[in-house]
Amino acid sequence: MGNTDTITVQATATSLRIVEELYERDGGGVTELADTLDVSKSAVHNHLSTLCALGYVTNSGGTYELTHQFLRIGFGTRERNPVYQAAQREIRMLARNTGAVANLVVPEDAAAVYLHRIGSRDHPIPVGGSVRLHAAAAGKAILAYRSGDAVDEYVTRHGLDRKTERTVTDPATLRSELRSIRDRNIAFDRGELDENWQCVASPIVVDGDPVGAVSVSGPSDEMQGKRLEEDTAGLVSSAAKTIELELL
Amino acid sequence: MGNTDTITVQATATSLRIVEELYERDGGGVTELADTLDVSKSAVHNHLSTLCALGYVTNSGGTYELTHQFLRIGFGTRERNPVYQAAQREIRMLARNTGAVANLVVPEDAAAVYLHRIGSRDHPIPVGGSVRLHAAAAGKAILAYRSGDAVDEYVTRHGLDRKTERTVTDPATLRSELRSIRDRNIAFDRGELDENWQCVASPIVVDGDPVGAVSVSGPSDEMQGKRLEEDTAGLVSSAAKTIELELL
DNA sequence: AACGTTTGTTTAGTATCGGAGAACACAACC
DNA sequence: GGTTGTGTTCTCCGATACTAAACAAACGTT
Repeated sequence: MGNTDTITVQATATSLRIVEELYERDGGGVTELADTLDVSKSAVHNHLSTLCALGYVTNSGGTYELTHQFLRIGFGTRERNPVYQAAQREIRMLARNTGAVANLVVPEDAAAVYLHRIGSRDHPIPVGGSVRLHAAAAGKAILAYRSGDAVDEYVTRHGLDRKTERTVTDPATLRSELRSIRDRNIAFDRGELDENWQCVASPIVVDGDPVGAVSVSGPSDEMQGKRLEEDTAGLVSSAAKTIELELL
Repeated sequence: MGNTDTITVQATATSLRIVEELYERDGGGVTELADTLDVSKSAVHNHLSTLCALGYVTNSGGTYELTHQFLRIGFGTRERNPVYQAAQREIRMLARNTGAVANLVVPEDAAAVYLHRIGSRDHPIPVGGSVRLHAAAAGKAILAYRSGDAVDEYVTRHGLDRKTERTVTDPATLRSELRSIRDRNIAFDRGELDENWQCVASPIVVDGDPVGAVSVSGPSDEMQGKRLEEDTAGLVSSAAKTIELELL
């Protein structure tokens, strides 16, 4: 279908830029926002008033803050996701058995979204956040089960942007890595997303379609060698398998 | 400050109406949305394209769906909330010790938002959702520690809308109930929000300011008599106290 | 306590941009 | 191969969402 990603409604773009900025700095005032966003003060005021009236922003004496509407919508959409429903228990078990951080990741266009996490520590990507598919173990696990054409399109359309020294940026090496991921049902990430963060992931495939991935991650010094390669990998892979069965 | 709750930027209102509608029906098409929202097809298309370009909506072959951006923002704002940070552990303990549903509630304008929940069952209000303060135990607990003037303003500005037969809708009875809540540090809700749902709540007061409330709730047939009045009430109240100490 | 400074709010007025409606493209389905 | 039902594009006009400047109100400072 045609190019549908054009910003035609500028006002909406401005409103959401304001929302993003309010999120970044955890609330703020009119002039403050007007300056950083390069919009007139009155414009910002109009948008904030509208967002207040709609219940997405609240105004405690001059400073504006985001309300928890986003939590409501975010939680609701996650709750309805069958993959999330099926994976919840397994993620918890996985975190317990490995003693590390266990994640559930689902694809969204060209990105991998971290839908759920147990054992949260300072993970490079927060819950709800996303990374390009090729730059994380979970993403590569998903990519590995897409068709060759889909991978090609992914590469040409979005490119392979670099996150660290180790990020896979060459299409050929990506393709060969995806092949070996498919063989073992396991994907690794040794500092490809964040220098000192390692990760093991296994895809959740339903009807030949990769609908998500399970991953376990930790700081580089804690996740190494045999523990990473064998023990954890086995647990991750069997967790993914269990979730697949639940989804049939 | 002046009346800041006016919708001046209509385009934003339309965009967010589309978002809400997409949320309600869990995705949808252009004509579908245009019909129910009474906006022209091209307008809906423009808004959807814009929302796609901004990453809040995704377009899988005709049907549009919300992305997990809302989860990101919702989770992030919650994570930054000091009350949430302080309460997390206590809520978990409370759910474990009572065997019922434990909630953390924070005030947002005239509403009580359910920020966190452990032991989720079919609670009338989802996480992230909100109720008017006077219509829930947690809300009343918060209201009880606001100044008399603030309560008066609450009543005159927003009124006391009825949820069930038992909802407090008379200002005088509300005031007297708030007084007795303040005496015991405990608020009850016997079907005032939902016919067959009971609740006990205790406020979290920091520097004389009610910044939230802890509540335990359950179906009417499970939460009754002595168990509700004494055992649970004691646990709820001490959990709130512990959180208060953590927040100092 | 009066001043200056900094904030949020309001007000006009015009250029712009968002919206209606119809035409187009494309698929699925008899 | 029509015939629906989609989503998408086009064009034009009027409402609308901006800018700029004045206003109000709350500080902190001298």
